[in-house]
Amino acid sequence: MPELPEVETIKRQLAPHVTGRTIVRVSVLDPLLTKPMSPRAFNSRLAGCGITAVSRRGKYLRFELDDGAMLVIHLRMTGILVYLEKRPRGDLRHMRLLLGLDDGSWLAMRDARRFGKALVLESGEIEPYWRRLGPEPLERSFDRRVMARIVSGRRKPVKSTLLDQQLIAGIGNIYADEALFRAGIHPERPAGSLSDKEIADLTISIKETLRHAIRLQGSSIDTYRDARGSQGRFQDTFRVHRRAGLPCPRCGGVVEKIRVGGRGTYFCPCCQKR
DNA sequence: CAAAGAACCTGGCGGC
DNA sequence: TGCCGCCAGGTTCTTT
Repeated sequence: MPELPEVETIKRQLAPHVTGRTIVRVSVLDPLLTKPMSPRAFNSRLAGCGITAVSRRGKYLRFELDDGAMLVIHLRMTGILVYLEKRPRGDLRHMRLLLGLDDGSWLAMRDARRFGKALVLESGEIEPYWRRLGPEPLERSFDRRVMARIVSGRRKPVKSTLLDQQLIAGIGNIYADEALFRAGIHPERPAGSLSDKEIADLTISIKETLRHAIRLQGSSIDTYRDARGSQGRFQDTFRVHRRAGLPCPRCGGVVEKIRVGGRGTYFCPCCQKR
């Protein structure tokens, strides 16, 4: 669910509220969330920690702590993280984590499918942990040269390449489909077969698609909500994703759905030739 | 080493 | 209404 634009939206909304606050209450309602760390150990490790900054890397949300450690949250498919002025009451369905802050506000994470993860990285673990991820596509340094290195020699489909977090961080199923459409590239093209022109177009398309989605606060297909509990609006501008059988906005042809690397994949067979 | 596939979970939807 | 299979924004482990 939450890909780069959704996590970036949540980060921006959270930052002004939680930066400088101290975590005073920790409640893990599902041990799977912190596994292999026990809820008890997670609780005692975090209680009393001050939050010095909120940041994002790929699809991960990160809270930098005043003792040099880092709280990391990944929402996976159905995770929702909201900021609340007061402790949530009433419906705790799917609630997995509650963090109480020193001004009486709370962070509440729900996750119907229980894929989400929360973990604490000690100072020495931080750098190696993020090293596994590929570059951030919205960084200035992410250019056609970097993209060329990512696709070169790879035989797997270009779409699967875009989804590989070790190669590029933050792109998920929605934005892979949309960026490939924008660039006019068929999702099953072997990554290594792209021309220099296609690599340049794809680089630009990725950046534009992600920036546009951030402007619209991400995509809400089903469960996604931002930190205020609101839906994103980028789903209203999908060109191909989830639009099988509907007309392509560019050529009027019919959008098709296929399976690539096990993921539902949408494209226009007319605008994205093999 | 790269790539494909299964596993991890739950809920919603269409079909019968 | 009930049951069954299929599908879903992601990552990771196993197998080929």
